[in-house]
Amino acid sequence: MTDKRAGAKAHSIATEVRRRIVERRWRQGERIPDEAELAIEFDAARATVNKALQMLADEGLLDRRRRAGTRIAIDPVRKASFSIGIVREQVEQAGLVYGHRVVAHRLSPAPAGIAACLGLPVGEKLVRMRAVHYGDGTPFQLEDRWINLRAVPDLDPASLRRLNVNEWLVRNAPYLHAELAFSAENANRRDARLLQVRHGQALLIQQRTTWNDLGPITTVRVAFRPGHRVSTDGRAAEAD
Amino acid sequence: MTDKRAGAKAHSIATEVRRRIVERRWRQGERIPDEAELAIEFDAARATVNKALQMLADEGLLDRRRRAGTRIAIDPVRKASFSIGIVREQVEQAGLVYGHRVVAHRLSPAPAGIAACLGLPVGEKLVRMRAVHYGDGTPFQLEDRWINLRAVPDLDPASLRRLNVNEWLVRNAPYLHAELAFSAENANRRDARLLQVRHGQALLIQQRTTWNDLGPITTVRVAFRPGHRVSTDGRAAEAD
DNA sequence: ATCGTGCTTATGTCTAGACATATTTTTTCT
DNA sequence: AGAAAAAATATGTCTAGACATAAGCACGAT
Repeated sequence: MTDKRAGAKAHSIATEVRRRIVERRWRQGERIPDEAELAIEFDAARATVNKALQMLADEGLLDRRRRAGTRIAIDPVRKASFSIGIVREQVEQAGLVYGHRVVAHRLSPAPAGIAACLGLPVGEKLVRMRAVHYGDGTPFQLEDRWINLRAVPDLDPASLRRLNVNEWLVRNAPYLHAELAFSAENANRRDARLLQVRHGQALLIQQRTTWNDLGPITTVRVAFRPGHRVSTDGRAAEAD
Repeated sequence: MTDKRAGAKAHSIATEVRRRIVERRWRQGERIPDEAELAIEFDAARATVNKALQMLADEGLLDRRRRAGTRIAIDPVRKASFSIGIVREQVEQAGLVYGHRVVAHRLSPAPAGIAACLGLPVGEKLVRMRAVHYGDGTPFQLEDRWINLRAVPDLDPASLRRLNVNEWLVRNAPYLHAELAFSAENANRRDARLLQVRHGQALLIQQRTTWNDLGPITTVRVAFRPGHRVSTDGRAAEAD
């Protein structure tokens, strides 16, 4: 075992097991030695081995079932994760000067599509607002948002004009559950105008909906400027 | 504590702490009681509390630092995760009959863009192949793939014509590291023809590159059929 | 053969205690 | 006062042992 000084023990066991899988010393569908045996081999407690194997199972590399043992996943369904945070930070991290403009905001009844997203009755009064986020003066992304005031009683509708709602919500309305989907759309006339691109341009769209204990909080359609790529956090999950 | 019979103890502690955050009983930036105190409150061992808090830190809700203690993240950067598996399964899961056609495959030198993706010298001989995946006879997604044979010595280039490479690779070439990015592009002439859509149609593009211990394995550009949405696994990570 | 019944086994999870490590805080020395 | 050294403390991680639980397996009765 290449016990590198850096890593914790569980981590280094995971790395070693991962290597054995990738090097096909242990093959797809095969059963691997049980926790107790691995504990002896790696000179660790069973709990430590368990932790390592759990990590790999979360990654999708292993299938584990009680009594049946641990086997290498036949077709590993691996996971990739994305961060969703504050737009301003993304812009600034790209080395650009952040700007923000509220284009419209008003109270209006939920149309069918939005109501379905949120699980609220059609016609429910929601705050709708559109804003553009800029990087170095050029449009970075466009957000079209519907907010359920019932789920965020602290939000003062009067302050919406000035507020960066994205930031306010992230900081003041943590959510319990979120759904997120990517798709692509041709820029409609409004998108084109606000993002300053030509009509029909392909836009990456992120639709995001969040809930807390009071119900749905908000659903947003975010349109990124052309050429923008949303990529996985290059963080750990796979190491070395 | 609403100790629901279903959950494990660590899980139920996590749920309770999450509730306190969402209900703003513990506010952003505030420090929460330390593990030892929570262990007493929840009548659990410290290791169990630790596990629960780790989960929340992974979710992005908590910031933890040695000695400094645990505090609620000021701007929670939450994570969303996507599964990447076998195309056929996605198609079948959508209730469609799967079909697959290899459009082209040949050995050719890597152009600059691809070489950069893979970290190989320009001109390196790679297998390039394009294939269309169908659902109920209509194009579902289009893959344009470059394969580094050095990283998958088991792959027989002669069999490529018949093979479903996506499936073969997933099963036979598990990777150590992957990068994945979404973007949007207007369909070029070739995309339009193969996906049977009109030229200029907005397409959701997923660019994916994987590595194992022998180096880069493959990089793929996947173009989804219009209207397709790639969404988060509605799985756990946030519960109840 | 077929269907239960109960034994066995591998993982799931928890516990209590220990030591490691990063920081902060305090003390001590210049 | 300011810098360096020492103490304190919260999290990080491991260990050994325990019990819970799902699921395979064998045995026996029909």
